[in-house]
Amino acid sequence: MPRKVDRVARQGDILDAAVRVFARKGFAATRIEDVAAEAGIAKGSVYLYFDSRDALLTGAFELYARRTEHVLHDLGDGTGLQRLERLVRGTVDMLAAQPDYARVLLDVWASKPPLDLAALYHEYRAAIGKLLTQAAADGELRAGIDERHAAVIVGAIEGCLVQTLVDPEVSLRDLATPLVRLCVEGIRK
Amino acid sequence: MPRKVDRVARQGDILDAAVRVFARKGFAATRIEDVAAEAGIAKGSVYLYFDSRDALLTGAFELYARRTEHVLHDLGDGTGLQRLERLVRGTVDMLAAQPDYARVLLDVWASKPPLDLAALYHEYRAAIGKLLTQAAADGELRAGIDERHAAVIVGAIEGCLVQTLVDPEVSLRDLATPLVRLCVEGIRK
Amino acid sequence: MPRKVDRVARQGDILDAAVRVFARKGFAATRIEDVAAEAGIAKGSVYLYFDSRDALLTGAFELYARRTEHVLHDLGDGTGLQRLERLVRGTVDMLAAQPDYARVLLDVWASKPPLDLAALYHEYRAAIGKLLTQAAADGELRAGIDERHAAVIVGAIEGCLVQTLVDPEVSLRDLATPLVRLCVEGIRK
Amino acid sequence: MPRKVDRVARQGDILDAAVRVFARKGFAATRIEDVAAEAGIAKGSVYLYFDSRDALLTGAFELYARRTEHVLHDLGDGTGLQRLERLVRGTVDMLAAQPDYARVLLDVWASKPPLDLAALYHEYRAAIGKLLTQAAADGELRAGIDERHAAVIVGAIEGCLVQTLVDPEVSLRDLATPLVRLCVEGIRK
DNA sequence: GATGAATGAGAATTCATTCAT
DNA sequence: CATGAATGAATTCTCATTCAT
Repeated sequence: MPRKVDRVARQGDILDAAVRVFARKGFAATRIEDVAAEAGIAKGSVYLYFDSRDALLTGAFELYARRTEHVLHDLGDGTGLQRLERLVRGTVDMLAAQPDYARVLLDVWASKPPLDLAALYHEYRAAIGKLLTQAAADGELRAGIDERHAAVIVGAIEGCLVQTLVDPEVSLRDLATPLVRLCVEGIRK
Repeated sequence: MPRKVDRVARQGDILDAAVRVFARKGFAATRIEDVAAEAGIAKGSVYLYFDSRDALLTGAFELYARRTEHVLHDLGDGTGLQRLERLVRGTVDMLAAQPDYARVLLDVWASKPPLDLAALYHEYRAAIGKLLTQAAADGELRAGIDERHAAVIVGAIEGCLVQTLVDPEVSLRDLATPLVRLCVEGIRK
Repeated sequence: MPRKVDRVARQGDILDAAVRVFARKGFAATRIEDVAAEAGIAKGSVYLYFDSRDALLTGAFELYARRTEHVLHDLGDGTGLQRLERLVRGTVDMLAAQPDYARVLLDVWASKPPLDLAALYHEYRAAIGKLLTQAAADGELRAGIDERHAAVIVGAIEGCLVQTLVDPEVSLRDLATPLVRLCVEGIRK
Repeated sequence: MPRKVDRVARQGDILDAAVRVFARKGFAATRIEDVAAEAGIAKGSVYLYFDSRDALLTGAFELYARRTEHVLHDLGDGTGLQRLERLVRGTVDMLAAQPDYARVLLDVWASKPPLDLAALYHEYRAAIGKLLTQAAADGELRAGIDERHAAVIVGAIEGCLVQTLVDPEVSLRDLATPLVRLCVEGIRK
């Protein structure tokens, strides 16, 4: 794979540059030229790898989503709640590890169409839903816990992210443990 | 002498129109002319009441914040956890009651304007922090609950909102009870 | 003359206000609203007395021209050069006495059509031409002085005005005597 | 690699086009699009070379000033009055040779931009002042000639220009000789 | 007559996208 | 492949002018 790899690598470079700029000034205020400058290439060259400005945001999100996926799957063994705890903490760690990509989520949420956010979150809720089922089977849950709690847990994670993005006073890593505890104890029998 | 206009009322009308359009197409895709049309006035007239396009977003948020504030204060009597429950449910109800304004939050988060979001959320966390203190005094909390949990609770609320905005499949009202339960049981002794 | 006088007086008031503003910020940067504010009336009221923004500049110039005319005629008795000296000095005094109107000349020169500047200056040159003829008859002039010198003398006056308007370091009153001397000695036999 | 453009040359082309349009319709009535059309480029391309519409006026004036400077310095040998005569005539010739740039002076005078007109005229007066000093040393001047006469001479030149710009009936070249004579004989002993 | 809210034509400016080199 | 000059559609914002009260 000779050319192909180069192409993908270059796309990745540009996307990383774009994400850095997005995180710094927001998508709305980011010009193609800013991204090009950050990537160290010429403005026109961005179009060799991306179809449009919007494609940069889309691409950034997809890259983020891909890097994120493993958190849902590498949960190891244990009870449902143990594995849920790992999922929550793993997600927070992942977000904290790449704050720029996390910041871009705000722009993604505010943006319109071609991003299948619903699918991503659906998948997320489904993964948590499975853990809840397992935990229920393990007899760990109190009564009345259902798939809506999956949405609440996903929400709690994202919401903590919002807090830290909007108020620098709040640190995502600091919130990890309280968040995990709330999610786990909040449903435990 | 031309009719004396109620500036504040007119500003409110325009802001409401703006919020409807923002909710429909997002702030980024909204043109001043769209807002004017929605408000039934001429493009230039918007500028009689707002300095700039950004001022519409800022104004919308501030109006939202003002309408929201009471949720933090009208919590009635009861134990800390009872009052916390009311706060969480009240916030969700308020958000569910004005979904357009809620949608604008996404644009506000993504924007850079001179909006003191940090102050708003700080206030929110402080209000919850006080309830946690009361609950602790009432002996309702398990050990290790501190002000970080206030951030987590605020986050959980906002995060649920994000879920419902990003995925129409999820309904905010449906999440209200699970969210309240998670927040309350997640910290109860 | 009941209404008529009021109307003319009001026009004069507005014109004076306009000239003050023009002198302060230049015609290009002056808004109808600025003039109204300076005159202490409402924006719309300006249109009760003037047809358009341009009409203010036109009106200002015409008022200036009217106030100026007498300088050409009240020259008293004496030789041609004596009367020329009075004309030059009288013009400078008149300009120095109403610096705001003088400043507006710059905008008038730069403006386009409906102002018959050519006629004004033609009249000016004709008046000076007559004095030159008289002076020639009086035997005061050296050979070769003709109507072109009238243009040069008018130019010298206006040019001194430009100097003082463009460079505050130069005072019109200071230039009066040297200017008069140059104009008179420059053509004397 | 796109052709490397000579920025300065291109700026000059645009400036020349701008000056033609300014001379034709005046700065106030000139739109960026007019300039672009005259230069044979697209509206937006003007902004690749100039920051704003005002910058065109500023740039035009500076170009004019640069092209003009040499008149002050290449005066050759001779007595003070001989050299003064050359200066005056040289200036008139220069103005007559580029009537469009001369017309723009009217707009420059009326404008407020960050143009250091005062400095330019100061330099002009200083140059003439030096010639007056020399002429005085050469014993060519009558008593009472000082630096104020330098201002008057500069004024006379500019004023003649105004005459010709404001009244097409008057030709700058026709005024050259009378102007020179007035300036020289007006101060000669 | 006076007012000032409303209008909307018009202009400056920006910037994503294209394409000749 | 890369570049960056050029384009022009799109948008914000201004302000002269109108007119209902």
